Amino acid sequence: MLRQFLPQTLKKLSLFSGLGETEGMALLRQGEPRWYAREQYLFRHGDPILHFYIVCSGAVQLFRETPGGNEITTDIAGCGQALPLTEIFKAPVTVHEVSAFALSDTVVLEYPASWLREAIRNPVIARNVLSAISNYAHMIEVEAEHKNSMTAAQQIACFLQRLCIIHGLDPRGFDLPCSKAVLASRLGMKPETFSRALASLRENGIDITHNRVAFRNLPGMDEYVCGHCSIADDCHPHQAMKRLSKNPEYSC
Amino acid sequence: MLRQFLPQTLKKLSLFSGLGETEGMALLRQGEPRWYAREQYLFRHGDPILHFYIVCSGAVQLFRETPGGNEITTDIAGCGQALPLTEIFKAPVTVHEVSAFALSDTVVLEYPASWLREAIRNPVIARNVLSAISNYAHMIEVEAEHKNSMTAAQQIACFLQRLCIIHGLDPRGFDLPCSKAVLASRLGMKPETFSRALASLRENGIDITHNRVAFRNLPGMDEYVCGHCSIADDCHPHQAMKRLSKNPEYSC
DNA sequence: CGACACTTTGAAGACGATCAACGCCGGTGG
DNA sequence: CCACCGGCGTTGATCGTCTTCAAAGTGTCG
Repeated sequence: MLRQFLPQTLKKLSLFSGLGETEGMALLRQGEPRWYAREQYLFRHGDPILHFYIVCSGAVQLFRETPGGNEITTDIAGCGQALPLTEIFKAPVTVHEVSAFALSDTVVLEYPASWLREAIRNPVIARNVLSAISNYAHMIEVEAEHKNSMTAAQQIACFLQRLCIIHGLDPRGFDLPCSKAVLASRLGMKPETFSRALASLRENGIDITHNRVAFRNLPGMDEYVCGHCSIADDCHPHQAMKRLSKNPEYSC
Repeated sequence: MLRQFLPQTLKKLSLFSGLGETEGMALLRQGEPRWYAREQYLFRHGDPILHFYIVCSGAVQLFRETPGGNEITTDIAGCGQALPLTEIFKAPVTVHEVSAFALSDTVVLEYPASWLREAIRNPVIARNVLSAISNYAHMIEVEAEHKNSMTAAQQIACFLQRLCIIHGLDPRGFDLPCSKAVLASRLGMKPETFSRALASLRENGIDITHNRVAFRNLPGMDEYVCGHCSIADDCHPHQAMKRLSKNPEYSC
């Protein structure tokens, strides 16, 4: 039964936080569970915007295709993430501009688009949705800035570091959520560039082999912690970032 | 009296749309009018987030400064725009990550940050705020994509075209809202790059001299209109865009 | 084993960044 | 009134990084 995913989804879901567990579960149960096989589309560029989804398990790639054939991934959504965040409230537009694609077998809860528009009558939910979109917008802003000021290797390091933090992964060894090609597209670079950057990362304490990432080199782990990200500051990821930047400054 | 700006601000303000004029004016009147001289800061990176602003006249530059001394402009807010959109609802963070700077003498309405958090109890306002943030997030996404797929000249053309559309300016001649250096930073490029791109733009029907922009070359203006942007498709801006792209495709 | 997708590597090219110099203009002060 | 200065914009030469095109390597699955 697909509903088995609900409790763990609720834990990771910021959208219903502050509502209490019973109310949160009740809202989750209003969603229609759907199962998508790997490589299936949830929706495609050009489809009318009909639904709102919460990912329960698996991973969904959101990407935008340009007329020129370029394809850039805007987000990789895992358990607890809602989508499509940026489209569901876009003013008069009623058509998807991004496509959503299951990177692995995926379970989602599906709500009618109108459901969310009603749900924000609850001020707590409205705040949560606003928070989610704001955080997302902020992330894109920062990444756009990084594209202007960091090398490919630095961007990858930064992204992996964040991945670790957000999903609570072990920096000493964790698996990438998707292929390197998708990751490259997520960071707005070509697969070749990504691949080449791996050498530089390896020299600086970040090993990536197959789908496994490991931040090496850990003199004083867990000693002092950077305010931003609750990862030891003088340890793996931060150290690697510092080594990667010529000037000792970097933005986290 | 600064309140003279209210009616024209309301017209351009999407935040209170759908409320009726009397209610909209009432909400505007709850804001405290403030006047900032050119080159003054509304707030700076690191300040606590205390207020929410609606721009009535003038222009406000929002920018982010990196530790490395890089400075990239995230937005240039004119009449009717609200700020800081992406920060005011950011989860537990209480400190500005961007600075706001008056590019010219500017009048704004100032609200306590808590005011907005209350205001979204009104579902109409909540929707409007969500719309505004969504649209903004979408814009950044598209621009990030452009940075990967377009040359400097194309990005500038695209930006100018949008400027025209959004603010209802005359493509045959309008003034830039700020200096070229700020514009360059807004597009994430160096002033030199911007300057060099002007030559290419001029060859393709976009003249920029001093602060004045003119889209030249207009065979069938006002004839057929592109769905996206209600500007004649085979006329100035679009034509220029097409000429600038090697492959005849471009994303608007 | 062979087909295929994914990844890596190499060599060439394009583009923007950087550093430096110059022109233009408005403002200040003698 | 003119000389000087500083901000801004332009132009040139060079450099570094990413992209592109091409080819070879690696892994998986039938």
